[in-house]
Amino acid sequence: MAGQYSAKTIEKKWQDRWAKQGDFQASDQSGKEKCYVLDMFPYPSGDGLHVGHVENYTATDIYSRFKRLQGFEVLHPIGWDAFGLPAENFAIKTGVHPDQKTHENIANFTRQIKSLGISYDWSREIDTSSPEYYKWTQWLFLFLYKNGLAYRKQASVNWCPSCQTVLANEQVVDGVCERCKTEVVQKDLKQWFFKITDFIEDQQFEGRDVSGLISGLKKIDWPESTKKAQQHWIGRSEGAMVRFHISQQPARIATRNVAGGSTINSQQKTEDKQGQEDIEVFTTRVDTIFGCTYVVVAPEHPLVSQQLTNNSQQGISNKAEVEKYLEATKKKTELERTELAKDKTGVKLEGIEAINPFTGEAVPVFVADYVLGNYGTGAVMAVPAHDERDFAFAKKYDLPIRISIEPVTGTVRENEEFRRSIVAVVEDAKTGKFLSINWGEKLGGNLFIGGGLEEEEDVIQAAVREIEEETGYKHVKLVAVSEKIHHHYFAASKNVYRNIEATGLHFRLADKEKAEQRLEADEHNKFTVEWITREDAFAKVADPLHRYLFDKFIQGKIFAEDGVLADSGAFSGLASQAAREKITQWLEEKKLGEKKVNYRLRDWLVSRQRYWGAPIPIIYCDTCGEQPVPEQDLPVSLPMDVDFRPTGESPLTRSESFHDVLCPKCGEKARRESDTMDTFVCSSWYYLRFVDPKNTEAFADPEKLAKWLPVDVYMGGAEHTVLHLLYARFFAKALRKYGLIDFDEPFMKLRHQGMVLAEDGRKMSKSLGNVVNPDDVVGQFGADSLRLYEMFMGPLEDAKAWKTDNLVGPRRFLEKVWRMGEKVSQQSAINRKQGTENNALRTLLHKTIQKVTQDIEEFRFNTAVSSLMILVNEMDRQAKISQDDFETFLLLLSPFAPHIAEELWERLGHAGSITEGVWPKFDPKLLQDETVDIVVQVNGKLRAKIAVASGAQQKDVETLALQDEKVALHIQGKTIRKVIFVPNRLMNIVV
RNA sequence: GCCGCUGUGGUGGAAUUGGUAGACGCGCUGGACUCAAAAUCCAGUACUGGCAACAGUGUGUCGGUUCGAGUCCGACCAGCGGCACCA
Repeated sequence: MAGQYSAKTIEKKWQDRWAKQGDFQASDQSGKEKCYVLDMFPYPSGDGLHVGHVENYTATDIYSRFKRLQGFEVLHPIGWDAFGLPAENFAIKTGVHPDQKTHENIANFTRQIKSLGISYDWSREIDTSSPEYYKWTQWLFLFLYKNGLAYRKQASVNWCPSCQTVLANEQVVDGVCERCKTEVVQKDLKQWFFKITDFIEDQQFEGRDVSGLISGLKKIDWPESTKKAQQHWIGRSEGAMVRFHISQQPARIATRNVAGGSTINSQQKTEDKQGQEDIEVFTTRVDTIFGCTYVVVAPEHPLVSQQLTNNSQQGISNKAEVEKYLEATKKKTELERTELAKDKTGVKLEGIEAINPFTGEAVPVFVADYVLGNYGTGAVMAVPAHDERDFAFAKKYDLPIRISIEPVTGTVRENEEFRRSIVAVVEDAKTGKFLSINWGEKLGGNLFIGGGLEEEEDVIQAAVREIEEETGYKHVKLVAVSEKIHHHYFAASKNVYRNIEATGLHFRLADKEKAEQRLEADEHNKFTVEWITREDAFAKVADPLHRYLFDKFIQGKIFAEDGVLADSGAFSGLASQAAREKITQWLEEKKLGEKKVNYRLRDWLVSRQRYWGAPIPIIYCDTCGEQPVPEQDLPVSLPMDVDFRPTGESPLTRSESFHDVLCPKCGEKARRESDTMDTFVCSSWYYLRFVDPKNTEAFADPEKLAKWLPVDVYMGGAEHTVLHLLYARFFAKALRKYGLIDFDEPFMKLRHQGMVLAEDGRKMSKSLGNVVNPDDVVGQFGADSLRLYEMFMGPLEDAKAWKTDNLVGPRRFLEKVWRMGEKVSQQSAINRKQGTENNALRTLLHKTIQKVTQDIEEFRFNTAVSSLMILVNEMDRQAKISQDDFETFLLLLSPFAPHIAEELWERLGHAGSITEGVWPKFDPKLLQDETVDIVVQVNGKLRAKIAVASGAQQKDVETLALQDEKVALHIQGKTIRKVIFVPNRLMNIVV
């Protein structure tokens, strides 16, 4: 045989032959063990296949081909996520119907994928935009509806003014539409939702266990980052719900003498309650409740509208102002609400107050849009000292800041008297300008001021001088000494410590008397000292001082971690964790609140006011109300002759034949739901359809579902970390709950391929003109080279920059393989059928089998390719190449470069396809080299390498090592203290 | 801010999980073949000093553990990705 390696010719030849033999059809009847290998099916965009797709599809194709050779019945299907906005937008621009455009794109994708030699089972191809498919999407909608998992409600939703449709929360990125980057606004609409929140926690139903969206993550092999992202998206928070009574009394003086849980009785609270509603707040930090100085409700909170419509004498007195604020809030786009996060705005509800159930204190109530209406209760207790957002708001509106948690520091430990500290603030007596803060501890009746107990007397003098010199102030005044203040001070310890260290203003006094004496005696002293008791300090200077300290040092950063409670009545001294439990317990006893779990995850909004999607199978009748379309009437077909320009309502509204129907219940005139479903609904269950794509009686036959599912290996881009994967899991759990499938996690092993970037390291994009078209690469180098190159680029999950120049490596490798193939087939028949007699080569061959097998199993294709190259380089050095060995190599190569492997396999005389071959096995006995190089180190430094028989004993190696010149040189004149020996690897002589 | 990840030659990246740092590929240098070129093959290619043998240095920085650290621990620096007013 002769001829050069022509990728073009042989790739066409084998692709045709694979198609002729019926592709890689998975048999439902096979007795072999099954393996379901799935790619995230593509949206058939007009841009065609991306080299990133190629990486994804090649990886799973290698795995599929590998598993088939290992004797598995492999299901490796492909389909099209064909509904969606781009086709519709294209249609609006060009007038080409989405259906037509989509099918053109599918044809192009199919051609491109086939040109890569991906071993899909094309007989199972599905298209979510076909009525045969979306009939079952609609059926599943009805399934959810009938089980109370799909419902319709009026809701403030994300609206994209450009796409003219609603977006799911997940589709709003940084306040703009994920697709067109238009700022998203809020709009009130009646919309369909799926109750995904019903499946967050584990449940049992009719004897079936259904793992929740949280705990289910534990039993699947997914990237840790993806699991974390899902957990974060679900956002489970344990906390407490607390009821604050509303008082309609005019503002009162705060009463702090009731602080402490046990001192409040329900009697007293009844008196506080002035016959009005409660505000329920949710908090994860109920331990900070003694620091609550106001309450905030979201603009959407019912209390607000109730207060505005309330015509009685009581209630809020600044309705106009509040209404104005609500108006302004509504006009804000999502982006503005996000971007202006730091500048918090709000309005006080004048005339009402909330009663802190623990302090009995009446605190003001604000309405502010930094509180979300759709999370928790839509109301929060604000603790500015321990929450950054509350702090920012409090600073802006000049609200009191009260510390109720102290950090556990070196000097303040749990179980220790910690409220002994004092703080002193030093100002210039004349100007009142701040000079320094000093802190210390009061121990055994002695009063210390200073940075610690170690400072010597001269430190204070130095400090005083320093103040003088650095500031030029002549008169300095110690403004305040207060245990109370110290708490605030400690609350910001990290920052303040640094500050103190930086200024070096440390000094120390033994006690009050001594302190005064010393200050008097010190000629440098310019201080006047005012000693204040704790109570006085608090009463006189606490609040202004707190703010002063915060402004000076903390600059918006506050202590928001767990610590030890302070000034929290009976709970003082408890650690945060214990305090949360005790306080919650107290609330439950007094019926003022309870333990509560909240989630970030909201129900899934599936209505879309667009044309190119699956119609929602619901009919609205004036007499019978909302009616599901009877199953036998499915599918509700998408009409093809519709004006699909967006107007804000679904284009389907304008199709009378579609829109005007008879009520399935009473037969009177009724209207069809004109919204379509989010395309994510279609893609949430497609993996189920592949097991039985042509079924007209059910979404899939239960037996086939049982045979093939769950998916063993699933692969796709990391951009689907939350949306698609979460929705698909929800569908599986819902179907599992009602017994339609027998698993609750659909994808057992998930891997993401990294992004393939352009040569310039940026994202490939049309506008940058740096897109690499796989067609061009296949034309220039061939599909096998492209496949090999993409696998060889680096770890699958890493982002990698494309480099066309580097394709010559894999291409040269294949040419070398080709030449070896010629060499093997030209050898005399005698040489053909026997393994190599070269022991070293045989060991390498078996090592390669092992390495490639393991690497494919672990998706480490880059190192698998490299080990194939090493084997070829070594075989190429041989005068004669055993045909057996070469065939073994071809089998190893065939998943990576199937066309050339097939061609050479055939040329070596095989009648059948290499895909019918058997994956080689390695012999563990042959993995060990006969001789090994042992590294000899002296004190950990490499000094020699000696070749010894594999398995050599320490004694023998040591003898050889000591004979080595270089080793001898380095141990000369020294005594050997220790010898470390790692068999077959290393010897370290320590001298 | 929170979560996750990464940092190794000119370059993409290897390194059996604590045991020869730089496999394999690209590029580069020199050579063979050729009238010449392409292709192919051979040799070399971390840095510094040296003609060399060789010595020293070296995996973002600083420190630690160890006979031995790219790998483990601590602190920091730089970059990437995701989430972000979720109380």
